[in-house]
Amino acid sequence: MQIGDVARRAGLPTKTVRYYADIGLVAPTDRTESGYRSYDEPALKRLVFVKRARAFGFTVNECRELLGLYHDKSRSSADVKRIAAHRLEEIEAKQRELQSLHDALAHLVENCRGDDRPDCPIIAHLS
Amino acid sequence: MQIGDVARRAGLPTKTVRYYADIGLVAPTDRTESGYRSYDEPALKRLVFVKRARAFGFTVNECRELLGLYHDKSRSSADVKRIAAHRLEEIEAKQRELQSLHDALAHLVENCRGDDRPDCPIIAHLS
DNA sequence: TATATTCCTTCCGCCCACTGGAAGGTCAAG
DNA sequence: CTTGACCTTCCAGTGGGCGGAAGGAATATA
Repeated sequence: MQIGDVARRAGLPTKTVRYYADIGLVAPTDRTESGYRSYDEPALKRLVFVKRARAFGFTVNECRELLGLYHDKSRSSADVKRIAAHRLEEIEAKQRELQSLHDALAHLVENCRGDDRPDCPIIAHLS
Repeated sequence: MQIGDVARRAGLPTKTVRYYADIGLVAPTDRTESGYRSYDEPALKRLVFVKRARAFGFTVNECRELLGLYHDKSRSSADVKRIAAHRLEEIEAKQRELQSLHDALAHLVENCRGDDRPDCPIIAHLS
C-alpha cells in the first residue's frame, strides 16, 4: 500500500501518516525506488491502533509506549493499566475543572437578562 | 507601575503581560524615555479582567470582544450573554465528550487485571 | 565613584499535534 | 505526449504563551 491507501484504510489524513513516520511513531514498512512510502498490513494495524489511542486522548508519547506494549508478547497488563489509569485521572481532573467552570458560568448566564441594557452580571463578575 | 509591578498585582507572569501588549490585547498606558512599559490602574483592571475571562476559557479574541463591551457604556447585555452562552455550549460539548471517553476508558481499566500476564482488554480494544 | 543586583528591553526558538501550501518528481490512462 | 492523480520534501502557521540569551537602565551598597 502506498500512503494514500493506508491513510484511507486507517481513517487518517495522509499528512498525519507522514507526520507519524517523521517522528518515528509508525514507520513505513519500506520505500519504493522512487522514494514512495509503502505500508503492509501490520503497519496499517499500528496506524489504526494509534488512531484509537489518540481518540482516548493519549499523547503521542503514550501511544509510543502503548505500541511498544502492544508488540511485547511478554508484557504485563499492569503496565498497560498504569498508563490507562493515568489518562483516566487526567480525564477526571479535567471533568472536575469543567464542572466548576460550567456551574459558575451557567449561573452568570442565567442571571443575565440578555436585553439591550448594559448591566450584566457576567461583566460585573469579570471586573 | 512598570511591568513587574502590574504583573504581580494582576497575578500574571510578566511574559504574559508583555505578550498581551504585543498582540494588542492590553496595551501599556505609556512608555518611559528608556522604553519601559508603564501601566496605570485602569490598565491593571483590564489585565485582571482578561485573567478572569481566560480562566473561564474564553479565547484571547473573545477576551478582546469582552473588553470592548466592558468599556462600552452603551453595551447591550445581550451581546455579552451571547458570547458567554457560546462558551457555555463549548464547555458542555467538551463535558459530553469527556464523559463518553471516561465511561469507555473506565470500563476498560476496571476489566484489566493489572497483573504480570499479557492479556489486557485495553490493548484488545485498541487493536 | 565603582560595582553589584535587579529590573527592563528585544529577539529567537520551543511546546503539542498536526495542517496548509508550494515546488517539483512519478506513474498509469487516454 | 499530455493530463491528472498521486507522491516527495520543506517551510510556515495554529494558540497562548514560556524559557533563555544578549544587552540597556535604574538603584543599592561599598
